[in-house]
Amino acid sequence: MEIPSKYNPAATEEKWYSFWMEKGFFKSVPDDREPYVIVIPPPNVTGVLHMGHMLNNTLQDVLARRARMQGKNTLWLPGTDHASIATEAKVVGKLREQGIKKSDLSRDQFLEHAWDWKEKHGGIILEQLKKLGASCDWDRTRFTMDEALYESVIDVFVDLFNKGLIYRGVRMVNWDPKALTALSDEEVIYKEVQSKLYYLRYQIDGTADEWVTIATTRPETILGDTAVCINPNDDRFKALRGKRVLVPLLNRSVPIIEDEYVDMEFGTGCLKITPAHDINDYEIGIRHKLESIDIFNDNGTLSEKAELYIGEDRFDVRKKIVKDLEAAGNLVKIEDYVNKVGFSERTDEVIEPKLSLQWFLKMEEMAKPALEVVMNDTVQFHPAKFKNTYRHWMENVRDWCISRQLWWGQRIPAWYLPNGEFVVAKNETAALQMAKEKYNLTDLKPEDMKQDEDVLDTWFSSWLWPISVFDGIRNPDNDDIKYYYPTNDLVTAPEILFFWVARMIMAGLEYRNEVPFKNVYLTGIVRDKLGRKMSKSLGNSPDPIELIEKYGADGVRVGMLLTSPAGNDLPFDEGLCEQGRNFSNKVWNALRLVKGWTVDEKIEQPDYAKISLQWFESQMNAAIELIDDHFSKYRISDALMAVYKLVWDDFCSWYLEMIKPAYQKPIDKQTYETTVAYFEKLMRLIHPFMPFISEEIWHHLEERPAEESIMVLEMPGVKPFDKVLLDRFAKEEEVVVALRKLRADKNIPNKTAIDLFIRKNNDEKPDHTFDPVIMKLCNVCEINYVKDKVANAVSFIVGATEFYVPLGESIDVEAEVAKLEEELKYTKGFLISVDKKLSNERFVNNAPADVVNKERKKKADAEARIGIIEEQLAGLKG
RNA sequence: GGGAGCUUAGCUCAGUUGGUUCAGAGCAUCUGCCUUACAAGCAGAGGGUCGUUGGUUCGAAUCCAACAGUUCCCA
Repeated sequence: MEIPSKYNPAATEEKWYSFWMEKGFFKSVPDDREPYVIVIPPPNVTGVLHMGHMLNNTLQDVLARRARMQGKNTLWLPGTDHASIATEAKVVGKLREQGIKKSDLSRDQFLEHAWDWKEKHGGIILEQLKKLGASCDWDRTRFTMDEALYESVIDVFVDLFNKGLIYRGVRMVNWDPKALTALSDEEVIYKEVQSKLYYLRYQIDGTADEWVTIATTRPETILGDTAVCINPNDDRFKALRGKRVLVPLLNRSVPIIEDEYVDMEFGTGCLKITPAHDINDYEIGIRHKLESIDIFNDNGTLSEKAELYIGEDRFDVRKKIVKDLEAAGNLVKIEDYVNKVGFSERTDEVIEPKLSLQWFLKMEEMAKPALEVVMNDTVQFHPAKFKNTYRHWMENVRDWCISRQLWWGQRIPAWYLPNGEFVVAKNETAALQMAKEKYNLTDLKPEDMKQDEDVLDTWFSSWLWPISVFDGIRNPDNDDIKYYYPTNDLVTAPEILFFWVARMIMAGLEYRNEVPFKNVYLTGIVRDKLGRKMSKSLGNSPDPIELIEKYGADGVRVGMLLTSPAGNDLPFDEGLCEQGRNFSNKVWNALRLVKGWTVDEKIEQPDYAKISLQWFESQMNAAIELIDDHFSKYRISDALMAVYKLVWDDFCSWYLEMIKPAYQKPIDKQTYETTVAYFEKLMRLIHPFMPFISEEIWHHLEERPAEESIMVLEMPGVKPFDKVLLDRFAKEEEVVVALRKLRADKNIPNKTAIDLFIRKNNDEKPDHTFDPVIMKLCNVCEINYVKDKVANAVSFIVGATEFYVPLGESIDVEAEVAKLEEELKYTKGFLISVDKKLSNERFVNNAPADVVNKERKKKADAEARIGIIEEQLAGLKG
């Protein structure tokens, strides 16, 4: 079969992916084997594949494919989440383009549009993941709004409500006046903004011309002021105690209160208090039992409670009120000021802290065990440094606002009754029943009840993901959940450690009494060369699909993995994918070399081949040991690098050169077959990283039945290996490198054969192990072991062994002397430092014996080497 | 403002319990090669006061302290 000289990924990838799918290799059903499970962090349905997904899913695929080859019943379960805010925004936007307003539609009509949109766009990312080679069990694809998952969310809500963990309350929430919904703290992005600090003076009630000055960045909120606050320790304001001031423009009289919260250094040391519109003021308001005046409507305009500027937008009012305050004589001065302002992650609208009636989940009780299992490593974080951040958050956790004023999502199962009460139940029928019983409303009809309009936070469905994908909430004893839960590894970003990972752990403990996964691998953020996070809005992200077309899926996978140790950001560079592609090509060409040989069964195996096979076998097993160790510590990039070096350096650069027959000469059968077997083993090692090319090469290496695949073979495990042989080879490498350098320095072409004389010192015996290899690689005619040094030859020293290569022409004595003298100088310096250590009594007495012995050996070696060099110098100068 | 982390070669990073060839890897760079598998390549080489200062120790990239720079989290 003709093998093309350049590897062409596109055709290969398509072919093998459909083959794997056809054979059902990605599928999993419970059986007797040990399970290995990953649930995908569900990408949201509004998204398209970006580099972050590429990294994240490549890692998951590596883990899944390796586990599968280790004989585990492997399930990588894919799916998407419904992303209420983002999706609803998209759907609203699309409807707007068609001239339809959300308010024109009924809830059901709107949801129909939303489902349409989801059907059309919701699977894009999953389809793109197939191009990457993702070995997900696609038959098990889940969506957070699937019936089973929807019901699970409702069941959990009802259950937690009944346990008293969910409550309804007025709280200060992050209000998005554009999306008209509350947001969780995590959905608010704080940005530094150039703004102004306004100094306003309030007249003291009952005085003609006494004033107090406060500083604020939000002058429009004075309309909601219900107090002015000073620090009780602040002597400047002693006189104000117990007095009242008049709110400018309104002339409402409010008290002066004292609270240590006030920073005496900031502004004037005097703070206006608006409990309805600032979280800190809100807490002060509670402490001092102040009234709250909510001056804003939901859309950010001023309400009737504000008394002035009713119906006008908050930012317009800010401009106006400053003028009016100035006119009224209340404005003292304006300073430039930089402060942090919260923006909505989704709409980029300035967040309005707002008092509002929302549903909350109590966190304190759930957080404790969830913190415990991470601190005691029941759930292991990789890297472990994230345990700190996790602990900090869990120890300061606040109740979780789970309601959202949206339609796309699980609707809150609470029904309001005519009597002002409400019931929480799984569905309308149950609610009706409950209402009748609880409140003795025997005639109550379904239409008398009104279900809560709001839906639940998307995270309130994703926190159940590892359970609900197996229907473990509704059917806690079904075969899937019993077999697959808890899952093994979760691969995700540190950014969502709290609002996803932490909450999944809580849900797992609550509903399965068991953690949802054993390991959490935290990836870094993919950044561009300037260190900016890659994002669609910046347009600095390459199109992953184009990258795959350019470098091959295997190349891109390698590129993503090479420089991304866990938890570290990945400064993305296309060069990385290029390196991956080059690696593909390297392996490809190794195949072409091996398959290009003709086998002659009659020739005997040469000595150089015999020893080369032994060496590579040991080298490969040493590498496997290292790779296993890296995987056990979730050092995936290190594991890849170990495979990369084994293939490129050890196999291609050393081994194949060592056994390669002369040009157009045949190879013996035994060497050929062993080499193919090694190659095959290498492909299995590389398969988790480069699934496509490994499969392609595996099929080229030998005739295989059509239905066989490398992806279901056994991953090579470590076998005992000859460490002494590896050490000897390391010495041999040094000799080969020295000889190559010597040829380069002296301009001796490879074609010219040379002779090599070796002189052992310190009573060392000649070691012939790799002589045949040295002769082959360096085109050496003869190797002679000698007792005396060789005249008229260039020389080098490895360890305590001298090597001589006689040259036909006379050698450059001066250059040789210079080279030796430099080496002598270095070795003498080294000896001095060792001597210094050994003459230090405290070192000799305190250091462990083996450390001291090692120093002594260093000393002896250095002294011997100095002797050799000096002898050589004497001979040259002779 | 409170907390956590990071700083090792031009770049991205390893470096476990303080002690071997502890100062490493990959990429990049430089030099020489189109040597019949591979120029997407081969062979060779150079490159770091381990952020700074001090301390503990016989011995510090490693432990401690302060400082500088930087990143993240919380407010």
